[in-house]
Amino acid sequence: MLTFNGWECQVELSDRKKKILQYVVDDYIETAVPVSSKSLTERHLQTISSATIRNELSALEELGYLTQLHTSSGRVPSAEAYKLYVSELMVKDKLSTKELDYIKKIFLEKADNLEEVIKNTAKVISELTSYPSVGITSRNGGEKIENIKFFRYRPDQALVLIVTEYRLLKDNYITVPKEMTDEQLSESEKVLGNMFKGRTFEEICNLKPELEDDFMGYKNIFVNVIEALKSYMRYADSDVVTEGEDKILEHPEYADISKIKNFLSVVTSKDKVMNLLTDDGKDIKINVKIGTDGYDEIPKDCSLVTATYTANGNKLGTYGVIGPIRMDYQKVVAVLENVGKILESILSNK
Amino acid sequence: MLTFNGWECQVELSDRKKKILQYVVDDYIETAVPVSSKSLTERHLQTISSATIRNELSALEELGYLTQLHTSSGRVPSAEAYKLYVSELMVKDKLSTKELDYIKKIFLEKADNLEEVIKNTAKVISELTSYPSVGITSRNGGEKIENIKFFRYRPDQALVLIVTEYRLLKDNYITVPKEMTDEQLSESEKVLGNMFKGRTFEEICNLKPELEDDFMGYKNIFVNVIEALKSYMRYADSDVVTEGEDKILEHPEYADISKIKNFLSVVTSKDKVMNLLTDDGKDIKINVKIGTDGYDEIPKDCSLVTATYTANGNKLGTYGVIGPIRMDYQKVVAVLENVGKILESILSNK
DNA sequence: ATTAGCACTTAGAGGTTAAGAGTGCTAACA
DNA sequence: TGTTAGCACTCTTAACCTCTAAGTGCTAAT
Repeated sequence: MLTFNGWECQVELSDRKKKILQYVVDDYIETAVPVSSKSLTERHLQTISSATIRNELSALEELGYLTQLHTSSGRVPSAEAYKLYVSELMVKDKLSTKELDYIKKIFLEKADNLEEVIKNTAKVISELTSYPSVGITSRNGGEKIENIKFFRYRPDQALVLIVTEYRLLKDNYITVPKEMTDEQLSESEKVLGNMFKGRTFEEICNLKPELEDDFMGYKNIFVNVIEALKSYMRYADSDVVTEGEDKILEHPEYADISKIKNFLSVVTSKDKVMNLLTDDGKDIKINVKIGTDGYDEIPKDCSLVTATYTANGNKLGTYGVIGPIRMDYQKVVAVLENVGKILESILSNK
Repeated sequence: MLTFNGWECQVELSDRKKKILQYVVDDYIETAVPVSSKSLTERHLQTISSATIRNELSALEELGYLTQLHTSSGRVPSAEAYKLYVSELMVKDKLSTKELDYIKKIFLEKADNLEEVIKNTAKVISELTSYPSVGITSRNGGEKIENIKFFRYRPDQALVLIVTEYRLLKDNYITVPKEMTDEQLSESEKVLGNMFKGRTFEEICNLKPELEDDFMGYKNIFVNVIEALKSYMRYADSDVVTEGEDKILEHPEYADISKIKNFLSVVTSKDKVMNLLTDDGKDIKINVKIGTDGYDEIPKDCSLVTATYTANGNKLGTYGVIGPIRMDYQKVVAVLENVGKILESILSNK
């Protein structure tokens, strides 16, 4: 279910060490203050002494799960510790009925058109987690086309409307020869409609004009439409959504302007957000990436939790939350899972 | 040409005072450091002594144009000073040919559809000024409708496409009775098309169904379309664009997290941005609002410079730059004016 | 294996000082 | 009367010191 960049970190820790590590991460996520042996005994482990815990902490540090800012400070979890926490230690959170009702309300209110749904998704995620959220709708080739329509709004320009199994696309344009009559255009619409119906984007983009013999003289229109579709598949810029960028400032690790700058420069750049969300693996449901390991776009000391939503095997989109490594993973994973369920049910019914 | 919230501030300042005030604002905008009498003599006024300038500065402070942070600091311009600066003192800036070419290039590259133009406008403004930019496209009632089309993409849902003299609107939806045939729908399209053609949004929204007798039985569709149009006129949320939010961090006055927070909470809220940009006066070309006087949405110590672009008397949109009071007004005004010229020429040709 | 006790380390808060920048004022000057 | 040199005064800022509180590591006893 949960994977980290492909590889699972194998661990051999005593149950007590795991428990202690869990408490350290829990507490650190909650308080943002390095966790001391004393606070652990007081809050969670009254039966053992702080000295014992100190030994364990020391061992966990040796193993690379904890670090100290200086010799006399408490311990802070390392990136490794967070990974282990999310995959094994963390107790799964449940959303309150209030929160669930909120999600349902928002989605049922405005499920009319896809733009609204996309925006709402990002908004809901950001609201509930109190982290900035990012999202893209996928333009994957597996979606089947149901219908296609041209709307000529200027003598030489037409809007291409495409209905697929999940959505209505209305941002593609083609040039139309000025001398073409409206009748000819609507005939070409029919010809291409028949050709495209039931086929996926991928299949259509790979059609060889020379192999098809039923163009009825509308080959130039066909070529233009294919061009439009190809460029639609290439650029997904317009489908990038970000919400709640300002929420990052509420977290104490962003007390430093240069960090905020760094962070915002990623989140406000559609290109970078897109890169972040598109290189996801295939069938991964929830995915946790931590800034330290090789993701250029994620600022160091940042963490990205994403969920990919599918309907009938087609990737519909990827949404996620980006924030400090010290992130409330319990909440974030719970929100993403629940939003995912509702989103998938809405989109599958279309 | 330049107005401040309606009223001009009348001033009686000696030429020398004006010159000195101009230098103070110039220098403060450039350096962000309180301006001292010594630096003024050295940089601009070698012929008079610093003591003389001190007297003048003292007088300007008395008049409310300058303030001191503490007894032994240099002077900082007041909001009044900035207003005077923009309206009278400031030397108008010219953009370099490089910058002008950049603007032209961006707009000519992708002038296909309005969404692109809107985004590009905000982007160009933000890039060239290095402040965050905000923009809305106006939904004013004076625009004439040229054509209307329905596209039924689900049995009970249709997309309403509207061509106006300036743009193509494609974000309105109506419900269609399931039992209505496609032929009936396209007939209703023709009927309504004839009714709407040449009329403005305003006129159409005020049409009384009972006064028209040529509905040919499509009154329910008519009512739905009117509803869609009205709600389109009401909510302009989706047309709000912001770009370069992160640029605010480059300015030293935003060294304080709480200020950034305050600022971002405005700029990331579409509602607030819309409010900011819609209460503009009627025929104002370039407009400067300074946070201190009664604009709730503008954070104190912020300044908003906007330009409203029109074509044939119709307000097409308002774009602007939001930043610290200590803003490079010369650059900002120059950029807004130039972008405006190009934008208006593009949109008028449509 | 656990734990009490203690020495050791470090960050951070508070206080003091000295330097530097800038003003306001006064008295002299053109 | 407007300008200017000179000087006392004010205020900020950085540097330095000191002290405290928090937390650890280690040792020796249980």
